[in-house]
Amino acid sequence: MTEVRVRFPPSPTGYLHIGGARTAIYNWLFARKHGGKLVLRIEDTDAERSTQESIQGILDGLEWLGVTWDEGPYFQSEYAAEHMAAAQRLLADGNAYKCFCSKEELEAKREAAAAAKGDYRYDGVCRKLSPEQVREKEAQGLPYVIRFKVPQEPGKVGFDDQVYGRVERAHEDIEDFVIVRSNGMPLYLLCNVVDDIRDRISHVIRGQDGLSNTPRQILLYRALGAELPIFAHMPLTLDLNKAKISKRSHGEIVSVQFYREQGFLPWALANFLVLLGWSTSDDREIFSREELIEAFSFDGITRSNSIFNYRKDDAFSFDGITRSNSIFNYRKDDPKFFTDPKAININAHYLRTLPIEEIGALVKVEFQKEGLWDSAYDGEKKQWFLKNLDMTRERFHTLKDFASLGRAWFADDFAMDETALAKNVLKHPGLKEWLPMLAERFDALPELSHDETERVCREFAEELGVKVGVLVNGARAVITGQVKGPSMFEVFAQISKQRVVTRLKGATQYFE
RNA sequence: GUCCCCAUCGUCUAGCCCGGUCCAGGACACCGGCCUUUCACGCCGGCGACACGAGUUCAAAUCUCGUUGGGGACGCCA
Repeated sequence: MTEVRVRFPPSPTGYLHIGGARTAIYNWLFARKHGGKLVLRIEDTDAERSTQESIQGILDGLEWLGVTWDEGPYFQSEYAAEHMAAAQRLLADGNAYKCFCSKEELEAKREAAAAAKGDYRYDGVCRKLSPEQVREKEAQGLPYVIRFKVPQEPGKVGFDDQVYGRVERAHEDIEDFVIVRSNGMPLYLLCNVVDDIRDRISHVIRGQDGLSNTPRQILLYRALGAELPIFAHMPLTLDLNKAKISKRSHGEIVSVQFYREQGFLPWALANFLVLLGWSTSDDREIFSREELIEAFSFDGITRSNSIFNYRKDDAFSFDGITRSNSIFNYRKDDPKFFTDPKAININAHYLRTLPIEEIGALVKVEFQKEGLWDSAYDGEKKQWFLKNLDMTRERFHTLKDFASLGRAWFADDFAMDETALAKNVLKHPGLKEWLPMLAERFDALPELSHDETERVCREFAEELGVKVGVLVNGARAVITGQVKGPSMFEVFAQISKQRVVTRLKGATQYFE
Protein backbone atom coordinates (compact mmCIF):
# COMPACT_ATOMS: atom_id res chain seq x y z
CA MET A 1 0.00 0.00 0.00
CA THR A 2 1.31 3.40 -0.90
CA GLU A 3 2.03 5.92 1.79
CA VAL A 4 -0.91 7.92 3.03
CA ARG A 5 -0.29 11.60 2.45
CA VAL A 6 -2.97 14.19 3.04
CA ARG A 7 -2.87 17.93 3.06
CA PHE A 8 -4.56 20.96 4.52
CA PRO A 9 -4.28 23.95 2.17
CA PRO A 10 -5.78 27.07 3.71
CA SER A 11 -5.75 30.35 1.88
CA PRO A 12 -4.48 33.00 4.26
CA THR A 13 -7.20 35.55 3.72
CA GLY A 14 -8.53 35.58 7.24
CA TYR A 15 -8.51 33.68 10.47
CA LEU A 16 -8.96 29.95 10.81
CA HIS A 17 -12.66 29.28 10.98
CA ILE A 18 -14.35 26.27 12.42
CA GLY A 19 -15.19 24.75 9.06
CA GLY A 20 -11.57 24.87 8.02
CA ALA A 21 -10.47 23.64 11.41
CA ARG A 22 -12.78 20.68 11.13
CA THR A 23 -11.39 19.78 7.73
CA ALA A 24 -7.88 20.07 9.14
CA ILE A 25 -8.81 17.80 12.03
CA TYR A 26 -10.27 15.19 9.69
CA ASN A 27 -7.11 15.22 7.60
CA TRP A 28 -4.99 15.01 10.69
CA LEU A 29 -7.02 12.11 12.08
CA PHE A 30 -6.80 10.24 8.82
CA ALA A 31 -3.06 10.71 8.63
CA ARG A 32 -2.57 9.60 12.22
CA LYS A 33 -4.80 6.64 11.84
CA HIS A 34 -2.92 5.34 8.83
CA GLY A 35 0.56 6.27 9.89
CA GLY A 36 0.65 8.85 7.13
CA LYS A 37 1.80 12.41 6.74
CA LEU A 38 -0.11 15.66 6.91
CA VAL A 39 1.21 18.38 4.65
CA LEU A 40 0.40 21.98 5.42
CA ARG A 41 0.34 24.16 2.37
CA ILE A 42 -0.49 27.83 2.41
CA GLU A 43 -2.30 28.77 -0.78
CA ASP A 44 -1.19 32.34 -0.98
CA THR A 45 -1.32 32.93 -4.71
CA ASP A 46 -3.93 35.60 -4.23
CA ALA A 47 -1.36 38.13 -3.14
CA GLU A 48 -3.88 40.89 -2.75
CA ARG A 49 -5.87 39.16 -0.08
CA SER A 50 -3.19 37.13 1.64
CA THR A 51 -1.65 38.50 4.80
CA GLN A 52 1.17 37.51 7.06
CA GLU A 53 -1.09 38.03 10.03
CA SER A 54 -3.56 35.55 8.65
CA ILE A 55 -0.86 32.95 8.08
CA GLN A 56 0.27 33.29 11.67
CA GLY A 57 -3.30 33.10 12.90
CA ILE A 58 -3.89 29.88 11.05
CA LEU A 59 -0.71 28.28 12.29
CA ASP A 60 -1.47 29.34 15.86
CA GLY A 61 -4.99 28.04 15.61
CA LEU A 62 -3.90 24.64 14.35
CA GLU A 63 -1.22 24.36 16.96
CA TRP A 64 -3.61 25.29 19.70
CA LEU A 65 -6.06 22.64 18.54
CA GLY A 66 -3.30 20.10 18.58
CA VAL A 67 -3.36 19.53 14.84
CA THR A 68 0.26 18.82 14.09
CA TRP A 69 1.57 18.64 10.57
CA ASP A 70 4.51 16.63 9.31
CA GLU A 71 5.59 18.73 6.36
CA GLY A 72 5.47 22.38 5.60
CA PRO A 73 4.18 24.91 5.74
CA TYR A 74 4.88 25.10 2.05
CA PHE A 75 3.86 28.23 0.24
CA GLN A 76 2.08 27.88 -3.04
CA SER A 77 3.47 31.15 -4.29
CA GLU A 78 6.95 29.64 -4.28
CA TYR A 79 5.97 27.16 -6.93
CA ALA A 80 4.69 29.60 -9.51
CA ALA A 81 7.29 28.49 -12.04
CA GLU A 82 6.15 24.92 -11.67
CA HIS A 83 2.52 25.86 -12.19
CA MET A 84 3.43 27.82 -15.27
CA ALA A 85 5.51 24.97 -16.63
CA ALA A 86 2.55 22.67 -16.24
CA ALA A 87 0.38 25.09 -18.16
CA GLN A 88 2.97 25.27 -20.92
CA ARG A 89 3.11 21.52 -21.06
CA LEU A 90 -0.65 21.30 -21.44
CA LEU A 91 -0.41 23.85 -24.21
CA ALA A 92 2.39 21.97 -25.93
CA ASP A 93 0.56 18.66 -25.65
CA GLY A 94 -2.53 20.13 -27.21
CA ASN A 95 -4.53 19.86 -23.99
CA ALA A 96 -4.95 23.60 -23.70
CA TYR A 97 -5.17 26.64 -25.92
CA LYS A 98 -4.82 30.37 -25.88
CA CYS A 99 -8.03 32.31 -25.70
CA PHE A 100 -8.09 35.93 -26.78
CA CYS A 101 -11.65 36.70 -25.85
CA SER A 102 -11.78 39.79 -23.69
CA LYS A 103 -13.51 39.95 -20.35
CA GLU A 104 -15.99 42.37 -21.87
CA GLU A 105 -16.88 40.04 -24.70
CA LEU A 106 -17.40 37.16 -22.34
CA GLU A 107 -19.41 39.24 -19.99
CA ALA A 108 -21.67 40.32 -22.83
CA LYS A 109 -22.23 36.73 -23.89
CA ARG A 110 -22.97 35.73 -20.34
CA GLU A 111 -25.51 38.45 -19.96
CA ALA A 112 -27.13 37.65 -23.27
CA ALA A 113 -27.45 34.04 -22.22
CA ALA A 114 -28.94 35.06 -18.90
CA ALA A 115 -31.42 37.33 -20.64
CA ALA A 116 -32.47 34.46 -22.86
CA LYS A 117 -32.81 32.34 -19.73
CA GLY A 118 -30.24 29.99 -21.06
CA ASP A 119 -27.10 28.96 -19.33
CA TYR A 120 -23.77 30.13 -20.52
CA ARG A 121 -20.70 28.08 -21.13
CA TYR A 122 -17.69 29.27 -23.02
CA ASP A 123 -18.47 28.70 -26.66
CA GLY A 124 -14.93 27.79 -27.64
CA VAL A 125 -14.40 30.31 -30.39
CA CYS A 126 -10.69 30.45 -29.67
CA ARG A 127 -10.44 26.72 -29.53
CA LYS A 128 -11.14 26.76 -33.25
CA LEU A 129 -8.47 29.30 -34.04
CA SER A 130 -5.86 28.11 -36.52
CA PRO A 131 -2.18 28.33 -35.58
CA GLU A 132 -1.87 31.23 -38.01
CA GLN A 133 -4.70 33.13 -36.40
CA VAL A 134 -3.15 32.58 -33.01
CA ARG A 135 0.22 33.87 -34.22
CA GLU A 136 -1.48 36.85 -35.74
CA LYS A 137 -3.31 37.79 -32.56
CA GLU A 138 -0.17 37.31 -30.54
CA ALA A 139 1.72 39.53 -32.97
CA GLN A 140 -0.89 42.18 -32.34
CA GLY A 141 -0.03 41.91 -28.69
CA LEU A 142 -3.52 40.83 -27.67
CA PRO A 143 -3.69 39.49 -24.12
CA TYR A 144 -4.85 35.92 -23.72
CA VAL A 145 -5.76 33.41 -21.09
CA ILE A 146 -5.05 29.72 -21.34
CA ARG A 147 -8.02 27.41 -21.34
CA PHE A 148 -8.11 23.70 -20.82
CA LYS A 149 -9.51 21.60 -23.67
CA VAL A 150 -12.33 19.60 -22.21
CA PRO A 151 -12.98 16.46 -24.26
CA GLN A 152 -15.77 17.05 -26.74
CA GLU A 153 -16.76 13.50 -27.39
CA PRO A 154 -19.78 12.25 -25.48
CA GLY A 155 -18.79 10.79 -22.17
CA LYS A 156 -18.30 11.66 -18.58
CA VAL A 157 -15.71 12.07 -15.93
CA GLY A 158 -16.35 10.17 -12.77
CA PHE A 159 -14.78 9.13 -9.54
CA ASP A 160 -15.66 7.24 -6.41
CA ASP A 161 -15.87 9.64 -3.56
CA GLN A 162 -15.21 8.04 -0.20
CA VAL A 163 -18.19 9.81 1.29
CA TYR A 164 -20.57 10.59 -1.56
CA GLY A 165 -20.02 7.48 -3.61
CA ARG A 166 -19.91 7.54 -7.39
CA VAL A 167 -19.94 11.08 -8.77
CA GLU A 168 -20.09 11.73 -12.49
CA ARG A 169 -20.17 14.75 -14.72
CA ALA A 170 -20.82 14.80 -18.45
CA HIS A 171 -18.11 16.36 -20.62
CA GLU A 172 -20.66 18.65 -22.17
CA ASP A 173 -21.47 20.11 -18.78
CA ILE A 174 -17.93 21.27 -18.30
CA GLU A 175 -16.73 24.33 -20.14
CA ASP A 176 -13.22 24.94 -21.33
CA PHE A 177 -12.09 26.48 -18.07
CA VAL A 178 -9.34 29.01 -17.69
CA ILE A 179 -6.13 27.74 -16.14
CA VAL A 180 -3.89 30.78 -16.62
CA ARG A 181 -4.92 34.40 -16.32
CA SER A 182 -4.09 36.99 -18.93
CA ASN A 183 -1.42 38.34 -16.61
CA GLY A 184 0.30 34.99 -16.76
CA MET A 185 -0.71 33.81 -13.29
CA PRO A 186 -1.98 30.23 -13.11
CA LEU A 187 -5.32 29.73 -11.41
CA TYR A 188 -6.27 27.76 -8.34
CA LEU A 189 -7.64 24.69 -10.10
CA LEU A 190 -4.32 24.08 -11.83
CA CYS A 191 -2.05 25.11 -8.95
CA ASN A 192 -3.90 22.91 -6.59
CA VAL A 193 -3.53 19.88 -8.81
CA VAL A 194 0.12 20.55 -9.58
CA ASP A 195 0.87 20.95 -5.88
CA ASP A 196 -1.00 17.84 -4.91
CA ILE A 197 0.90 15.88 -7.52
CA ARG A 198 4.23 17.24 -6.36
CA ASP A 199 3.40 16.65 -2.71
CA ARG A 200 2.36 13.11 -3.63
CA ILE A 201 -1.02 13.52 -1.98
CA SER A 202 -2.78 10.19 -1.78
CA HIS A 203 -6.10 11.35 -0.34
CA VAL A 204 -7.77 14.66 -0.94
CA ILE A 205 -10.00 15.30 2.05
CA ARG A 206 -11.83 18.57 1.72
CA GLY A 207 -15.18 20.28 1.99
CA GLN A 208 -18.09 19.38 -0.21
CA ASP A 209 -17.75 22.69 -2.00
CA GLY A 210 -14.84 21.05 -3.78
CA LEU A 211 -17.03 18.28 -5.09
CA SER A 212 -18.04 19.99 -8.28
CA ASN A 213 -14.48 21.07 -8.98
CA THR A 214 -13.27 17.53 -8.84
CA PRO A 215 -14.21 16.44 -12.37
CA ARG A 216 -12.26 19.35 -13.81
CA GLN A 217 -9.33 18.55 -11.61
CA ILE A 218 -9.44 14.94 -12.68
CA LEU A 219 -9.19 16.09 -16.27
CA LEU A 220 -6.07 17.99 -15.30
CA TYR A 221 -4.54 15.01 -13.53
CA ARG A 222 -5.06 12.91 -16.62
CA ALA A 223 -3.71 15.51 -19.01
CA LEU A 224 -0.69 15.85 -16.77
CA GLY A 225 -0.24 12.11 -16.77
CA ALA A 226 -0.53 11.81 -13.02
CA GLU A 227 -2.17 9.17 -10.93
CA LEU A 228 -5.42 10.20 -9.28
CA PRO A 229 -5.63 10.60 -5.53
CA ILE A 230 -8.59 9.25 -3.64
CA PHE A 231 -11.19 11.91 -2.97
CA ALA A 232 -13.27 12.28 0.17
CA HIS A 233 -15.57 15.24 0.52
CA MET A 234 -16.90 16.37 3.84
CA PRO A 235 -20.34 17.88 4.33
CA LEU A 236 -20.34 21.59 5.00
CA THR A 237 -21.02 23.43 8.21
CA LEU A 238 -23.83 25.89 7.71
CA ASP A 239 -24.91 28.91 9.64
CA LEU A 240 -28.33 29.45 11.18
CA ASN A 241 -29.67 30.57 7.83
CA LYS A 242 -28.24 27.43 6.28
CA ALA A 243 -25.63 29.29 4.33
CA LYS A 244 -22.06 28.15 4.09
CA ILE A 245 -20.04 29.46 6.98
CA SER A 246 -17.50 31.98 5.91
CA LYS A 247 -15.13 34.23 7.71
CA ARG A 248 -16.38 37.24 5.85
CA SER A 249 -20.00 37.13 6.80
CA HIS A 250 -19.94 35.59 10.25
CA GLY A 251 -17.18 37.25 12.14
CA GLU A 252 -15.55 36.03 15.28
CA ILE A 253 -18.23 33.57 16.35
CA VAL A 254 -16.94 31.13 13.72
CA SER A 255 -13.26 31.68 14.35
CA VAL A 256 -11.13 29.26 16.30
CA GLN A 257 -9.42 32.17 17.97
CA PHE A 258 -12.71 33.28 19.47
CA TYR A 259 -13.18 29.98 21.25
CA ARG A 260 -9.66 30.13 22.50
CA GLU A 261 -10.30 33.57 23.92
CA GLN A 262 -13.60 32.53 25.46
CA GLY A 263 -11.95 29.88 27.54
CA PHE A 264 -12.43 26.73 25.52
CA LEU A 265 -10.14 23.81 26.05
CA PRO A 266 -8.54 23.00 22.73
CA TRP A 267 -9.45 19.37 22.69
CA ALA A 268 -13.02 20.11 23.70
CA LEU A 269 -13.43 22.27 20.61
CA ALA A 270 -11.83 19.62 18.44
CA ASN A 271 -14.08 16.95 19.91
CA PHE A 272 -17.15 19.07 19.25
CA LEU A 273 -16.12 19.95 15.71
CA VAL A 274 -15.47 16.36 14.80
CA LEU A 275 -19.03 15.51 15.80
CA LEU A 276 -20.39 18.00 13.31
CA GLY A 277 -20.81 15.58 10.46
CA TRP A 278 -19.25 12.46 11.83
CA SER A 279 -20.34 9.85 14.33
CA THR A 280 -19.82 6.28 15.34
CA SER A 281 -22.63 3.77 15.38
CA ASP A 282 -22.31 3.30 19.10
CA ASP A 283 -23.31 6.14 21.37
CA ARG A 284 -19.89 7.54 22.11
CA GLU A 285 -19.39 11.25 21.78
CA ILE A 286 -16.47 11.97 24.05
CA PHE A 287 -13.13 10.82 22.69
CA SER A 288 -9.58 11.18 23.80
CA ARG A 289 -7.09 11.78 21.02
CA GLU A 290 -6.15 8.14 20.86
CA GLU A 291 -9.74 6.97 20.92
CA LEU A 292 -10.70 9.33 18.15
CA ILE A 293 -7.82 8.32 15.93
CA GLU A 294 -8.80 4.73 16.49
CA ALA A 295 -12.50 5.34 15.83
CA PHE A 296 -12.28 7.70 12.89
CA SER A 297 -13.18 6.60 9.40
CA PHE A 298 -15.03 7.94 6.38
CA ASP A 299 -17.84 5.48 7.06
CA GLY A 300 -19.05 7.66 9.86
CA ILE A 301 -19.21 10.84 7.81
CA THR A 302 -22.74 12.00 6.96
CA ARG A 303 -23.57 13.30 3.53
CA SER A 304 -25.87 16.05 4.68
CA ASN A 305 -24.64 19.42 5.79
CA SER A 306 -24.88 20.35 9.42
CA ILE A 307 -25.82 23.56 11.11
CA PHE A 308 -23.46 25.10 13.57
CA ASN A 309 -25.91 26.23 16.18
CA TYR A 310 -24.04 29.20 17.50
CA ARG A 311 -25.90 31.73 19.55
CA LYS A 312 -27.48 34.68 17.86
CA ASP A 313 -29.39 37.40 19.55
CA ASP A 314 -33.13 37.25 19.73
CA ALA A 315 -33.81 38.72 16.38
CA PHE A 316 -31.64 38.53 13.36
CA SER A 317 -31.85 40.09 10.01
CA PHE A 318 -31.60 38.26 6.76
CA ASP A 319 -32.60 39.41 3.33
CA GLY A 320 -33.60 42.62 4.99
CA ILE A 321 -36.25 40.84 6.99
CA THR A 322 -35.93 40.80 10.73
CA ARG A 323 -37.32 37.73 12.32
CA SER A 324 -37.26 36.22 15.71
CA ASN A 325 -34.96 33.37 16.19
CA SER A 326 -37.22 30.50 16.91
CA ILE A 327 -34.79 27.68 16.45
CA PHE A 328 -33.51 28.12 19.97
CA ASN A 329 -35.22 26.56 22.87
CA TYR A 330 -32.52 27.28 25.37
CA ARG A 331 -32.55 30.40 27.45
CA LYS A 332 -31.21 33.04 25.18
CA ASP A 333 -30.42 35.31 28.07
CA ASP A 334 -28.27 32.72 29.76
CA PRO A 335 -24.74 34.02 29.29
CA LYS A 336 -23.30 30.55 29.43
CA PHE A 337 -24.75 29.81 26.00
CA PHE A 338 -22.68 32.18 23.98
CA THR A 339 -22.34 29.55 21.29
CA ASP A 340 -23.64 26.09 20.42
CA PRO A 341 -24.89 24.56 23.70
CA LYS A 342 -23.39 21.23 22.81
CA ALA A 343 -19.99 22.80 22.40
CA ILE A 344 -20.37 24.40 25.81
CA ASN A 345 -21.45 21.11 27.28
CA ILE A 346 -18.47 19.25 25.89
CA ASN A 347 -16.17 21.97 27.11
CA ALA A 348 -17.68 21.77 30.58
CA HIS A 349 -17.31 18.03 30.50
CA TYR A 350 -13.59 18.24 29.87
CA LEU A 351 -13.26 21.04 32.35
CA ARG A 352 -14.48 18.85 35.17
CA THR A 353 -12.95 15.54 34.12
CA LEU A 354 -9.44 16.25 32.89
CA PRO A 355 -6.61 15.66 35.36
CA ILE A 356 -6.50 18.71 37.60
CA GLU A 357 -2.87 19.42 36.72
CA GLU A 358 -3.85 19.92 33.09
CA ILE A 359 -6.60 22.30 34.09
CA GLY A 360 -4.11 24.06 36.34
CA ALA A 361 -1.76 24.70 33.45
CA LEU A 362 -4.55 26.19 31.36
CA VAL A 363 -5.88 28.31 34.20
CA LYS A 364 -2.39 29.61 34.81
CA VAL A 365 -2.41 31.19 31.37
CA GLU A 366 -5.80 32.77 32.09
CA PHE A 367 -4.67 34.09 35.45
CA GLN A 368 -1.54 35.57 33.99
CA LYS A 369 -3.67 37.48 31.56
CA GLU A 370 -6.00 38.59 34.33
CA GLY A 371 -3.25 39.58 36.72
CA LEU A 372 -4.43 36.95 39.16
CA TRP A 373 -1.41 34.71 38.95
CA ASP A 374 0.83 34.24 41.95
CA SER A 375 4.09 32.43 41.35
CA ALA A 376 3.54 30.59 44.62
CA TYR A 377 0.78 28.67 42.81
CA ASP A 378 3.59 26.87 41.09
CA GLY A 379 5.42 26.41 44.38
CA GLU A 380 4.29 26.14 47.98
CA LYS A 381 0.68 27.07 47.21
CA LYS A 382 0.34 24.64 44.35
CA GLN A 383 -1.80 22.12 46.17
CA TRP A 384 -4.04 24.88 47.50
CA PHE A 385 -4.35 26.35 44.01
CA LEU A 386 -5.25 23.04 42.45
CA LYS A 387 -7.68 22.24 45.22
CA ASN A 388 -9.46 25.52 44.58
CA LEU A 389 -9.83 24.60 40.93
CA ASP A 390 -10.94 21.12 41.73
CA MET A 391 -13.61 22.32 44.13
CA THR A 392 -15.04 24.90 41.78
CA ARG A 393 -14.69 23.44 38.32
CA GLU A 394 -17.75 21.26 38.53
CA ARG A 395 -20.08 24.15 37.91
CA PHE A 396 -17.94 26.08 35.47
CA HIS A 397 -18.22 26.01 31.70
CA THR A 398 -15.09 27.69 30.47
CA LEU A 399 -11.62 28.53 31.68
CA LYS A 400 -12.81 32.11 32.01
CA ASP A 401 -15.05 31.23 34.92
CA PHE A 402 -12.17 30.66 37.32
CA ALA A 403 -11.21 34.31 37.13
CA SER A 404 -14.76 35.64 37.19
CA LEU A 405 -17.19 33.42 39.06
CA GLY A 406 -14.34 31.87 41.00
CA ARG A 407 -12.51 35.08 41.71
CA ALA A 408 -13.23 35.15 45.43
CA TRP A 409 -11.16 32.02 45.83
CA PHE A 410 -8.05 33.85 44.76
CA ALA A 411 -8.57 37.54 45.38
CA ASP A 412 -10.50 39.98 47.51
CA ASP A 413 -11.80 42.17 44.72
CA PHE A 414 -14.56 39.82 43.72
CA ALA A 415 -18.04 40.90 42.63
CA MET A 416 -21.12 40.21 44.69
CA ASP A 417 -23.85 38.44 42.77
CA GLU A 418 -27.08 40.40 43.12
CA THR A 419 -29.27 37.39 43.57
CA ALA A 420 -26.97 36.07 46.26
CA LEU A 421 -27.11 39.36 48.07
CA ALA A 422 -30.87 39.73 47.92
CA LYS A 423 -31.83 36.14 48.52
CA ASN A 424 -29.22 34.94 50.96
CA VAL A 425 -28.17 38.06 52.83
CA LEU A 426 -30.61 40.95 52.86
CA LYS A 427 -33.64 38.71 53.17
CA HIS A 428 -32.45 37.81 56.67
CA PRO A 429 -31.68 41.09 58.50
CA GLY A 430 -30.39 39.12 61.47
CA LEU A 431 -27.37 38.12 59.43
CA LYS A 432 -25.97 41.59 59.91
CA GLU A 433 -25.19 40.54 63.48
CA TRP A 434 -25.00 36.78 63.06
CA LEU A 435 -22.30 36.62 60.41
CA PRO A 436 -19.83 38.73 62.42
CA MET A 437 -20.67 36.61 65.44
CA LEU A 438 -19.95 33.49 63.42
CA ALA A 439 -16.67 35.09 62.50
CA GLU A 440 -15.82 35.43 66.19
CA ARG A 441 -16.50 31.76 66.79
CA PHE A 442 -14.43 30.72 63.80
CA ASP A 443 -11.66 33.00 64.90
CA ALA A 444 -11.55 31.23 68.24
CA LEU A 445 -10.88 27.94 66.49
CA PRO A 446 -7.24 26.92 66.08
CA GLU A 447 -7.96 26.11 62.46
CA LEU A 448 -11.00 25.85 60.21
CA SER A 449 -11.80 22.25 59.42
CA HIS A 450 -14.84 20.84 57.73
CA ASP A 451 -16.10 19.10 60.85
CA GLU A 452 -15.40 21.90 63.27
CA THR A 453 -17.00 24.59 61.14
CA GLU A 454 -20.03 22.40 60.64
CA ARG A 455 -20.35 21.84 64.38
CA VAL A 456 -20.01 25.53 65.11
CA CYS A 457 -22.57 26.47 62.45
CA ARG A 458 -25.11 23.95 63.64
CA GLU A 459 -24.74 24.94 67.28
CA PHE A 460 -25.00 28.59 66.47
CA ALA A 461 -28.04 28.09 64.26
CA GLU A 462 -29.72 26.18 67.03
CA GLU A 463 -29.01 28.92 69.54
CA LEU A 464 -30.45 31.45 67.15
CA GLY A 465 -33.39 29.25 66.33
CA VAL A 466 -32.78 29.49 62.59
CA LYS A 467 -32.07 26.88 59.96
CA VAL A 468 -28.43 26.23 59.42
CA GLY A 469 -29.01 26.99 55.77
CA VAL A 470 -29.63 30.63 56.56
CA LEU A 471 -26.19 30.92 58.11
CA VAL A 472 -24.48 28.80 55.51
CA ASN A 473 -25.99 30.49 52.49
CA GLY A 474 -25.38 33.91 53.95
CA ALA A 475 -21.79 32.94 54.53
CA ARG A 476 -21.49 31.67 50.97
CA ALA A 477 -22.69 34.97 49.63
CA VAL A 478 -20.33 37.15 51.62
CA ILE A 479 -17.36 34.81 51.27
CA THR A 480 -17.66 33.80 47.60
CA GLY A 481 -20.07 36.37 46.18
CA GLN A 482 -22.09 33.51 44.72
CA VAL A 483 -25.48 31.88 45.25
CA LYS A 484 -24.04 28.51 44.50
CA GLY A 485 -20.90 26.62 45.19
CA PRO A 486 -19.40 23.60 46.91
CA SER A 487 -20.31 22.56 50.41
CA MET A 488 -19.64 25.59 52.60
CA PHE A 489 -17.87 23.59 55.26
CA GLU A 490 -15.30 22.57 52.71
CA VAL A 491 -15.05 26.13 51.56
CA PHE A 492 -14.40 27.38 55.10
CA ALA A 493 -11.60 24.88 55.39
CA GLN A 494 -10.15 25.69 51.98
CA ILE A 495 -10.19 29.47 51.64
CA SER A 496 -7.92 30.83 54.35
CA LYS A 497 -9.20 31.39 57.89
CA GLN A 498 -8.18 34.99 57.63
CA ARG A 499 -10.32 35.54 54.53
CA VAL A 500 -13.27 33.72 56.00
CA VAL A 501 -13.20 35.75 59.19
CA THR A 502 -12.63 39.05 57.46
CA ARG A 503 -15.40 38.54 54.95
CA LEU A 504 -17.89 37.36 57.56
CA LYS A 505 -17.17 40.41 59.67
CA GLY A 506 -17.48 42.58 56.63
CA ALA A 507 -21.06 41.39 56.13
CA THR A 508 -22.30 44.50 57.87
CA GLN A 509 -21.39 46.62 54.87
CA TYR A 510 -24.14 45.03 52.80
CA PHE A 511 -26.83 46.25 55.14
CA GLU A 512 -25.98 49.91 54.82
C1' G B 1 -30.75 29.56 -15.26
C1' U B 2 -27.44 24.91 -15.79
C1' C B 3 -25.02 20.83 -13.38
C1' C B 4 -24.27 18.20 -8.85
C1' C B 5 -25.35 16.94 -3.75
C1' C B 6 -28.59 16.44 0.43
C1' A B 7 -33.44 15.58 3.22
C1' U B 8 -34.91 11.42 10.69
C1' C B 9 -36.63 15.28 17.22
C1' G B 10 -35.07 22.75 17.99
C1' U B 11 -29.59 21.28 17.06
C1' C B 12 -25.79 17.10 16.34
C1' U B 13 -26.96 12.27 14.91
C1' A B 14 -28.07 6.22 14.97
C1' G B 15 -30.96 3.16 11.88
C1' C B 16 -31.24 3.15 5.45
C1' C B 17 -26.59 -0.29 1.49
C1' C B 18 -28.72 -6.25 3.22
C1' G B 19 -37.28 -3.82 3.84
C1' G B 20 -40.11 -6.76 9.28
C1' U B 21 -36.27 -6.81 15.56
C1' C B 22 -38.28 1.05 14.89
C1' C B 23 -45.88 3.35 16.93
C1' A B 24 -37.68 5.10 15.26
C1' G B 25 -32.35 4.83 19.49
C1' G B 26 -28.54 8.28 21.65
C1' A B 27 -26.48 13.29 22.77
C1' C B 28 -27.23 18.51 23.68
C1' A B 29 -31.06 21.89 24.99
C1' C B 30 -35.81 22.31 27.49
C1' C B 31 -39.48 20.57 31.48
C1' G B 32 -40.40 17.51 35.99
C1' G B 33 -38.43 14.46 40.01
C1' C B 34 -34.58 12.30 43.28
C1' C B 35 -30.04 13.77 45.79
C1' U B 36 -28.44 18.51 48.51
C1' U B 37 -27.38 23.99 53.38
C1' U B 38 -27.15 26.28 47.63
C1' C B 39 -25.81 25.31 42.84
C1' A B 40 -23.56 21.84 39.88
C1' C B 41 -22.54 16.72 39.04
C1' G B 42 -25.08 12.15 38.97
C1' C B 43 -29.52 9.27 38.48
C1' C B 44 -34.82 8.67 36.98
C1' G B 45 -38.81 10.42 33.95
C1' G B 46 -41.05 13.78 30.19
C1' C B 47 -41.32 16.77 25.59
C1' G B 48 -39.81 16.03 20.62
C1' A B 49 -38.56 13.67 14.09
C1' C B 50 -38.81 9.50 9.46
C1' A B 51 -40.42 16.78 4.20
C1' C B 52 -44.73 15.48 0.92
C1' G B 53 -47.14 12.27 -2.78
C1' A B 54 -47.41 8.01 -5.56
C1' G B 55 -45.49 3.06 -6.56
C1' U B 56 -43.32 -1.94 -5.34
C1' U B 57 -44.41 -5.39 -1.23
C1' C B 58 -47.94 -9.47 3.16
C1' A B 59 -44.70 -5.52 5.27
C1' A B 60 -41.05 0.83 3.80
C1' A B 61 -37.62 5.57 7.81
C1' U B 62 -35.35 1.73 4.83
C1' C B 63 -36.31 0.13 -2.41
C1' U B 64 -38.31 3.17 -7.06
C1' C B 65 -40.35 7.53 -9.24
C1' G B 66 -42.15 12.38 -8.73
C1' U B 67 -42.90 16.95 -5.95
C1' U B 68 -41.21 20.34 -2.50
C1' G B 69 -37.41 22.26 0.44
C1' G B 70 -32.19 23.20 1.48
C1' G B 71 -27.14 23.42 -0.02
C1' G B 72 -22.94 23.62 -3.36
C1' A B 73 -20.50 24.59 -8.02
C1' C B 74 -20.86 27.25 -12.29
C1' G B 75 -14.88 33.70 -11.94
C1' C B 76 -8.97 35.96 -15.74
C1' C B 77 -11.06 34.12 -6.25
C1' A B 78 -8.83 30.29 -3.35
